[in-house]
Amino acid sequence: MAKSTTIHGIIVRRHWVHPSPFDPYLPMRVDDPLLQATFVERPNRFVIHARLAETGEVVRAHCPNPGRMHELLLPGAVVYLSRAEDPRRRTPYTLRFIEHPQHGQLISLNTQLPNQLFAEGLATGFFPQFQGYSRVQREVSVPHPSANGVVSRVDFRLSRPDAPACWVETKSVTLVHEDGLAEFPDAPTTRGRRHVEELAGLVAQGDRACVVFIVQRPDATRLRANRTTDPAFAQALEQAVAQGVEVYAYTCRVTLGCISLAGPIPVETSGMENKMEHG
DNA sequence: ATCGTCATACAGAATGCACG
DNA sequence: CGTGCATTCTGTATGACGAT
Repeated sequence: MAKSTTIHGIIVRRHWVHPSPFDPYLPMRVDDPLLQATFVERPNRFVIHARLAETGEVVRAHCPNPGRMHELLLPGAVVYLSRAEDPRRRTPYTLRFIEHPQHGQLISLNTQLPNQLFAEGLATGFFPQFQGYSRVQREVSVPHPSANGVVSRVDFRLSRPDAPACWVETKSVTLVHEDGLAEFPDAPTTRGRRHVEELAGLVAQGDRACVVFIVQRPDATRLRANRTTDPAFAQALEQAVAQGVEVYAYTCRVTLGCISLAGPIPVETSGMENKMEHG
């Protein structure tokens, strides 16, 4: 445990920087040295090949984002890799950032970062709607309401003695259109659909449940479900909202050295008021 | 009895592809 | 068009084990 501390039950890694009164937002420092490279190809969803700027060598890198990212992963796109520390890994590098092919905006690609950003936001009181919970559990297993024996995990369960539990599922978003519209998902996700159905089931049990979309770039002005790519997810989300699941979305500030939660953006759900707008 | 460390197992991460 | 399989890595839980 020498490498981490605990705040409200949340393990906070040492490289996280806690906000001071001078920090208007929550910075998550990227300490690893980054290497600039250009994207070459993606042989499978977990691996990319990229050409290091410094040496011209083409290297294998782990892709920590299984989404399609068609509009980003164009040959020649500037990417930033970190060197893997674990010598057993088959990929000696990890893809961390990509520059937008058109306007150069830096985009963070690690789908696990939103979970960490949310955890730190919780621990430091960034979210007014999630304050007052004394206990935080992560990756809590729940049975799917309409499936035999299928169990999945919800990212966070917040609780306190005198109130219903609050379940939170975070979702990583990287797809943002030129007009600022962010869409989730970038590829059909039956798992994501199952998650929102489960959240609706938890609301039916009397608990509170929320989806928190974290857009890992600053240029989104609003978010909605990607009806074109995944109509089933879009419908499941609509229904979940109708059943009382709360939906929130946040953008991030992204630099090569620091990723931080920026601010909330509205979530558009057709024909229904998002709970967030109530208060 | 409790704790830390370690190994292991498992689900999950915004899939993609071959195959029938 | 659905099914099944393969791809790489990580966070968490769990249990064994030895030390305290």
